[in-house]
Amino acid sequence: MRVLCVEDDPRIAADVGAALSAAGFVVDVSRDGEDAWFRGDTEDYALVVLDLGLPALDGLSVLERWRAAGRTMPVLVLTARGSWVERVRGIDAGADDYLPKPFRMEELVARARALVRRAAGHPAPAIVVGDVVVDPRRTSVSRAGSPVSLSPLEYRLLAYLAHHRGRVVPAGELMEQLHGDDDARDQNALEALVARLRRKIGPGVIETRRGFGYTIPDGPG
Amino acid sequence: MRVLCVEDDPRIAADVGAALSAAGFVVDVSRDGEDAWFRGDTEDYALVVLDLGLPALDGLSVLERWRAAGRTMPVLVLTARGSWVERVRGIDAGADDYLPKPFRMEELVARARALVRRAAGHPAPAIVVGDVVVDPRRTSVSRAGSPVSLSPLEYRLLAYLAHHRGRVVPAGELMEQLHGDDDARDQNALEALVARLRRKIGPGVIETRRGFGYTIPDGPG
DNA sequence: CGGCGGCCGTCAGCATCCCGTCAGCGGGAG
DNA sequence: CTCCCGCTGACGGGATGCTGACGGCCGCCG
Repeated sequence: MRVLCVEDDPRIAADVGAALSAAGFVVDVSRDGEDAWFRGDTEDYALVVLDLGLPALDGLSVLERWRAAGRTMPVLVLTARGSWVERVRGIDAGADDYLPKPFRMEELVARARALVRRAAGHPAPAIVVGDVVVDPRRTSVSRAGSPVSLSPLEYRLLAYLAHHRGRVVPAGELMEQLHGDDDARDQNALEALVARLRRKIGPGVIETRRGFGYTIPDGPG
Repeated sequence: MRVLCVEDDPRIAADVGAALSAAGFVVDVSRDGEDAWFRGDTEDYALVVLDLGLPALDGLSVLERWRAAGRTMPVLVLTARGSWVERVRGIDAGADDYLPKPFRMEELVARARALVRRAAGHPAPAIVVGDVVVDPRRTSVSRAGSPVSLSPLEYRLLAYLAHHRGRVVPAGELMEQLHGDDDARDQNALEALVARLRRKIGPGVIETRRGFGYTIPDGPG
């Protein structure tokens, strides 16, 4: 059972991660909103524990974007005690439960279990772009109904573009996403990767915007 | 009719054991979570009476691990009176009924009988994957009609994959499930285990997704 | 108590595949 | 036309996963 913990404070992140691990969850930790957004979009989590004060991208914005993209995994929001404004905003954004800080780890684990159990039977939806389906839950991709076997890098590239469909993604951003670090490698490596990916999923999906980057067009536009 | 009673308080364990024995059950007693987990995983019980406050491993964690491994025997949870949180957690974790402490032995026996009777009418669903049948209730596996003898680890691996068929399970998650802790051991141990399991159940059941993990494909997809 | 068999972690060798790199080519923009 | 960005086929190093073999550990039985 995988859980994403979004928390920029290293000490709290470590405590929460330890408590959830001890409870039998597999825990991934995100330290900023950008990374959390991408992970929640591309990976399959049974639960997200979300702190609101985040660098790079606000926690509530992350949650809103997930919901706008159709992601339905349960989200447990950590709020400052008494901050009922945040709580209302969280409800509007689609949070499932709240925990005021500071909290006891036992309570966090208990609520996490309850949310996971309640959400059982609500499968995460796949992302559909034209006749291409990216299913993060199964880590599988299919085109026109027939499955396509992708390598890890190819899958991450396609997933990232699919979640940013309609936007032109610069090559540098893609390289950074694919390799996690800011290691500026040879651009041709990305081009070769795109070529191999295109050969597998067929033409008409990933388009090149010369001088800008790559994109998956949104809708019939 | 075998019953597992998981209770660390010797006096309560003796009382419950006596009452259930008088009712015609054969009673095994576990005093800590580790032992209970192992017994519930390897033996076939018609019912488990589970106390939550346990040494070595929390009762609810034990229950969750049983369910994750595909064990479906009815579980009756003993909770502290008024502990509404524990009740919710227990039911969410897959408990079939609960009984607040202190309780009268007649009520325990009545509920135990009801659970066993209800479970008898609903045989545990076997998981069928091609010509391989995994029966969680009997902890048995057969292929093309003939039984296959698996070791405990092999069975748990197969049961977990079958329970999550259709999705790609990362190696780390499998290791965690198999060993209960977060001990990140040598990955080759898992590969060797998969190899031995494949040799027993034949090819075409467990597939490898290089770079992602292992999966049992769901249906024709 | 000692042998024994099953279970499972470890190791080494090998096959396979991923992916970065290179060289050459084509096509759009100025 | 010329330049330059991007595409593609080929290649090879290295990572990933499979397999046979071995040995430690534990329970069982003589």
